[in-house]
Amino acid sequence: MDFRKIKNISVDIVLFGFDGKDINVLLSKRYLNLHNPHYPIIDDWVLTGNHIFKSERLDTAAQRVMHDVSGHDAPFMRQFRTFGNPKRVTKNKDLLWSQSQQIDPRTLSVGYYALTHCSDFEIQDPNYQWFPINALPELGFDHQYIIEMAFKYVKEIINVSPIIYHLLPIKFTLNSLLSVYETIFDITIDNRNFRKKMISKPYIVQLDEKERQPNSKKPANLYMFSKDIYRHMITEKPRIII
Amino acid sequence: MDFRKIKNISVDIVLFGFDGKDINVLLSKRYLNLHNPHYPIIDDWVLTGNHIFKSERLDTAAQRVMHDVSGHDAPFMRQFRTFGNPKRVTKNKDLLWSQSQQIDPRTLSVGYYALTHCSDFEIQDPNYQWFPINALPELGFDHQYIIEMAFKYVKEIINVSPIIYHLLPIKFTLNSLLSVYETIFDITIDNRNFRKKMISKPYIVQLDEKERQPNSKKPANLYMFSKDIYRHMITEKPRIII
DNA sequence: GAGATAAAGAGTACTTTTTACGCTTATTGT
DNA sequence: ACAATAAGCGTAAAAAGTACTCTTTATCTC
Repeated sequence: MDFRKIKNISVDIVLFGFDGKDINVLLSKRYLNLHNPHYPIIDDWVLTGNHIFKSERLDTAAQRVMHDVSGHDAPFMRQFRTFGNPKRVTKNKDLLWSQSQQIDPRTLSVGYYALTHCSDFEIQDPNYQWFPINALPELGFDHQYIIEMAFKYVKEIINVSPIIYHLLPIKFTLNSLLSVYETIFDITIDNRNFRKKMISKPYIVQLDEKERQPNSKKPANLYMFSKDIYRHMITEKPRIII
Repeated sequence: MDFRKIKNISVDIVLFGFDGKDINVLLSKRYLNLHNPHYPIIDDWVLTGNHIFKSERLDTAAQRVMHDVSGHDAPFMRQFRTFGNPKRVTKNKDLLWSQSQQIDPRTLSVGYYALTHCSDFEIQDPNYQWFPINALPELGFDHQYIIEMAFKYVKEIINVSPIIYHLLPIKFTLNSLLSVYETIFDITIDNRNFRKKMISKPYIVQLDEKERQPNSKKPANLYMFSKDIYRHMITEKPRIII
């Protein structure tokens, strides 16, 4: 294994975390102060990411980055788009940063989106932090744009692939699933119809467990998504709608 | 503009062309013969692609490649995935080729899919050729894999975005549209229901022209897809099915 | 333990979309 | 003129989606 970094290729991960209320994005603090501590030159946030090693696969690099953050297994993640605009690193602070890190300012960034439930992805290091997607801080590079693209992409893929479950714990209540849909698409959904629809799906499996909510009244049934059942039943019927 | 090639980044385009019957893929002849003309060392096909220039955008590079092939404007194309497995170039002939072209065997390839109707994309040069997707020749590098991924991707995106029309001429008949669906998804569709459904869509606009088919009986009405109308009416309702 | 509360969860009626299939109309080659 | 072929219309049944009313269940408060 060759651990030298390829200077012009990186992976950046847009990790979306649902906390029961908001969709959040994991960001990493970027701080650089060459001279005077009172006048930091760079003090903003960026996506988690890193340059890849000479003999490393892209997926592996992305997993490595996630592992470095949490120490745990990487969450569900998929490549969604590569950003290679030669002008994506042109702001002064970004150029300065590239220089300080000895990386090529003309870096190709392979973008990954990742999904998790916040409680499943613990962060100790205060240099990493969740931000609600509707209240992002100042971001370095073109990361604001990358996040927007990732979110748009995820919303599209949710309609054709069962990835939304990754935003919830393995065992989840129907209300929480409904809540994810409502949050992501910014809509309201009729609880009763939603239940009927979901319960009718063979791959939404009811468990024998119940969950006591914080402001608990009646505890809710827990369900899980069965990838196996889902796979076995995909008729793969196209929509022919569009 | 800096026209030096970046040695480890390329774009590869999977151009799908519908000819009324098959889905075809455009391939480029790869031929290398160092010594004896009777024993070519490399004689196979690859995707059209090229390394990008130092100050070139990815999309621009992809368009350049298409332009080099046809001399015409590039067809509709979108990035779909980047291939960066360090072992993607390991076969002897591929290594030899990389050497002869002075490119890095550890090249990251940004994959684009592109869609056209074969008649809209004329090829003079016999080094470029259409191959039915079900009858591809021997392919270099990991291009077989890239094509498979591209096709899978396209089939998914067709369900959420109106890209299928790019496989047809601007003016098309409903039968030809039906035919594309049938070919891509390998299904049969009821002609009468399909017509009703399509005609009911505001963005499928009937024209005043008719088309006389080759084995013509009754000439068919021509339609076109209106991007404008489509955009104006997207309610963007999520499915909540999966 | 009675009653209030909040969410789970059934039920019902209506609308829209999809599917299946019979039949008619239009155009051209022979 | 007629056969052949594809375009195109109509109708009915099934399935899926939507809107709302009402009931049940478990827990907290008093």
